[in-house]
Amino acid sequence: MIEIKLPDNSTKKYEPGVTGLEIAKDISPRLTKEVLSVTVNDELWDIHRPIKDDASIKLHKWEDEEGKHAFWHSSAHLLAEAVEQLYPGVKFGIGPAIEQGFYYDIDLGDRQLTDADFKKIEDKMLELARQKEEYHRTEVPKKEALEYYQKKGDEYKVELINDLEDGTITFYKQGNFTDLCRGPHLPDTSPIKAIKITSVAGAYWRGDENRKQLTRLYGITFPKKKMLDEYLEMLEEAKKRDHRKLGKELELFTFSQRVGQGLPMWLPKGAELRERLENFLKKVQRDYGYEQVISPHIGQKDLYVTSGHYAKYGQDSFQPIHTPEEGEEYLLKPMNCPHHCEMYKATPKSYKDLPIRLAEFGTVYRYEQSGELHGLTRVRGFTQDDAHIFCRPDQLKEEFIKVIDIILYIFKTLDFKDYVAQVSLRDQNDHSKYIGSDDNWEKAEKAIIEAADEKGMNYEVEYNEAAFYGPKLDFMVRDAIGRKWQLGTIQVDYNLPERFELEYIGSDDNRHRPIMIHRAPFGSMERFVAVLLEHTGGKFPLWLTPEQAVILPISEKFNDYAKDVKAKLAARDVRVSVDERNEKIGRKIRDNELKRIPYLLIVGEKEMTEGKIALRKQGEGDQGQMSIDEFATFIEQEVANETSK
RNA sequence: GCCGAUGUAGCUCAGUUGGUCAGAGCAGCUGAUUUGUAAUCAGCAGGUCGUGGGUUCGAAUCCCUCCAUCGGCUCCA
Repeated sequence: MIEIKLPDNSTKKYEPGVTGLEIAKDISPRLTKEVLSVTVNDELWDIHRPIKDDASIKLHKWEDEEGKHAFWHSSAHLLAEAVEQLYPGVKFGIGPAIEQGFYYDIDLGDRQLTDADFKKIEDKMLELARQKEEYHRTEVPKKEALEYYQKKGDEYKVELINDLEDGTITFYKQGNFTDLCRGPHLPDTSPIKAIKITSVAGAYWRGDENRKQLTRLYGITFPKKKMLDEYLEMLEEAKKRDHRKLGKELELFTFSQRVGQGLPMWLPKGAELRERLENFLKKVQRDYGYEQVISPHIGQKDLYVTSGHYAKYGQDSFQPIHTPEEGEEYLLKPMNCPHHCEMYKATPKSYKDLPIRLAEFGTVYRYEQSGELHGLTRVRGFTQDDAHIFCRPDQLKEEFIKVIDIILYIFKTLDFKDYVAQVSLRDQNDHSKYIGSDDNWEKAEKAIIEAADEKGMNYEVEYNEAAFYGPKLDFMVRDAIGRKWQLGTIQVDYNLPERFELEYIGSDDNRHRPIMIHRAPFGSMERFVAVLLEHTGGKFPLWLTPEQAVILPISEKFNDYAKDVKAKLAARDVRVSVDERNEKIGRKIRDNELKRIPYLLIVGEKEMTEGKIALRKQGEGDQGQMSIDEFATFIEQEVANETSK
């Protein structure tokens, strides 16, 4: 007998070879129906794979990531089987489960797949799923695995197997389709009841743009048809929160083909909103000892040769601006750090002067690839809420932690709860992508990890994601459909101070090199506003929203009173306007509700004689009457609450 | 940049196999109405159907180029 330990720490005894499914059966009929995968001693297993020794296990249902993972991974295999049947001779890359569904990378030869083929594939998958094909797991020696795929002529799988170690290779087979796979999978295809192929895209083999582009088919499946419908509806709902749509509706920003792609223009309401965000951060930064600076939008090419940016990005950036003078070249600034380094050098520095924190809302221009542009989240001209902190080694950790504090304060004020902190380190295997000595990199990486640990933060570590001059701590926030965008970023840099020969005189009267922290809590104004829009659905907090209230006169007879109210509220800094249109009150309410105005102030006969307003809160209807002063005070308090979280 | 899709009035969309097919609603303008908590009525005006070529007696509709946008890939200082 073997001993199986369950998550609640209870144990049960079974014959060796018992499966997760059998254990589920032992627990409850409901669990038997719902279990999809099982964790056995920290490894994710098939529920029909025999457990031979003592183990602690955890059974996973659809509600668990691990359960969905097995479901979608099995679906990926089903997709491959269907595609192979429909288009014999295709070759397969990889086909994993992802956060929402799965994909499979396929080399279709000369064939092209379009949306029109999706239905055919879905139908074939459903047909195969109904046949209740079982997923069989087998362990295969490397030699045999290689022979199988060499014979089949699938060079992608051969390449994958060559990178694997003998003894770890497993195959899964369902129906006539065999795949190299670690698993786990469902016992059979029958639970897959609803199937949607969502999109087709090109994807480079192994993520390398110098290698062949395969066809990637994305799909999602569910155990119930209703769940698929709900998923599709959820996507439709998310589209309503798309910042590109809201930005247009709320007249915040616009793009023009004539101006150029990726070059957003902020309309009056958007500009006002952005200014308010900037002032908010400026105030925080003043409290933290930052000083605002301003630098020009271009710089001599030599500036970027010095910084190393030219060597790294010169060919792929906006090309130098030439002047009438022979040989003179300027670059649109793609970042602010070189300018700030030169500002640091403007005067000699003592150790007593440090840290120096130079902040600037700096507009930069980067030639992003055309296919990468995306609303306000990825643009070619944008404004960073940038600052560079020049400090001594003994100040580094404290300064770094203070930047974390600023970012967390901003996220808290704006209700960003669902963020992920990510420590981005350099790719150990490819030093060519970075500048600076190993020694400097190690110091910088250590500093970030220590600071994050000291703050007790949860963070993920990504290798290969560092900036070319230093490692980073990034704060990622999701958009409406779940894509992660990097907002706040903090970077430790030992390298630019060396390249720019920055110095300070220490207490020992010797010259020392400061360390530089690059940081941008919002990341960029554009991306931050985009994500904020998607989070709030356009219902901005009162302190930020362009219009806090609109006064709605019952009829034109009360327009003059409405203007009085407006003047009184404006005198107390309430952002308010009057809807003077010759429309019925119901119409004015509807239109202004749709514009997401937080408060509507209705004024008619009663209000005019009593010097009051009738308050209506967005989405919540009539709130009764209030005097004008009471309302102004009410707004002041609301704003104070929002900004003092 | 690469793969796939899309592109008709300010916005949302109709336009069957190429032949009065250039339309609707909303927004806008004009007039009437003077209104009490999510759409008052009437009239008017709006588009070289993304761009430039081509096929055809005839193109919004078919083909090609380019541009832009959308979903991915790569990239992201």
